[in-house]
Amino acid sequence: MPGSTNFLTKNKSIILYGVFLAVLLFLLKWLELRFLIINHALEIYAGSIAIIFTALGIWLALKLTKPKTILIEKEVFIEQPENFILNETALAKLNISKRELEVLKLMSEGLSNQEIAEQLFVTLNTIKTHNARLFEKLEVKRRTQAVETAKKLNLIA
Amino acid sequence: MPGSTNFLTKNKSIILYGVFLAVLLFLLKWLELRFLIINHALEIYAGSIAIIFTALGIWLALKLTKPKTILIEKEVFIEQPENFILNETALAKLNISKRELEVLKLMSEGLSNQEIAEQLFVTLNTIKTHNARLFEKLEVKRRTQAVETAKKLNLIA
DNA sequence: TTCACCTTCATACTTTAGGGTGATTTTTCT
DNA sequence: AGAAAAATCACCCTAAAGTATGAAGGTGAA
Repeated sequence: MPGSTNFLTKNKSIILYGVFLAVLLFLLKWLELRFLIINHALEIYAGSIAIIFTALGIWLALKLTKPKTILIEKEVFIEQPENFILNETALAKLNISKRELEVLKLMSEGLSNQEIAEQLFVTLNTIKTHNARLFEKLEVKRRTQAVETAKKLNLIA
Repeated sequence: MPGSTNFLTKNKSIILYGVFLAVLLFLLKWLELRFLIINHALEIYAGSIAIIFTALGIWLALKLTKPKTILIEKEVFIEQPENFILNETALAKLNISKRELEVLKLMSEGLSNQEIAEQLFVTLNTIKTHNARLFEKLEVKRRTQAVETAKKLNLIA
């Protein structure tokens, strides 16, 4: 569907270009006759042609590159989920330590406290302590809320 | 930082354009002298100018519109967090019912099973049953994983 | 109407999560 | 060096989450 629309648009541009060229031919012929009588004004003639066709070239290029611009928008859309900038301001304001953030990250990946403990080479009790601090700082009651809040605050991806 | 780079690029284009124009002036002067001797070839002279300056216009427009493309990327970026389209294909493929999706949604908002039960006017046991089905269908073990997976599959926002 | 599926609920049991408190060891900053 | 903050761990207890199984009413399609 978008391909055929594109094709039509291109054809329209070409048709327009053709019509424009026809009009220009008459204009140039008229200019040629005019300036053949006043034979010294050849530079003005050449300059006119240069300006007109520069403008035409710009117009043409802009017309033809517009569909390309739309395509680029789509590409950016695909690249969307790749970027994450940690909100260090919020991190500092909430007094969340590096270790706590680590725990938070693993928590957001769906790991259990036991799994987090194993991954960080500490005991289950340690993770529980970190959790308690995190919930307090984030002002939440459950890990699911902690993850939700942390994502909204850009503390985790 | 990107602004200054942009400015430099623009300046380079303008400088290049200036140099190009100077070269063209000599070329045109030469062409003019040539075709003044063979006085009938004026159309060829005009045509040459037209072609050259059309090409110049196209080149110019392409050079100058490149920074515009970057601006468009930024615009798309801003519009990013506003849209969510439910992935009904995945929903159908996993056989997740409307009610289960409701539970999943509330679960993702950090609500406890008891809170979900109250919100949906059913008992805690019902929610537990829904959860069990959900975990099975999503092939996960915990609610945090369920939420993570569901977000990746665009089942919830 | 029968069959499959959804939704609802229950009971019993296990596991995980979370709260409260206290303590020790590192790090870090002054 | 000494205070403050961070990280570590333990114990006990409660709450919430999750598992397993069974059951019953409702709906829609074959």
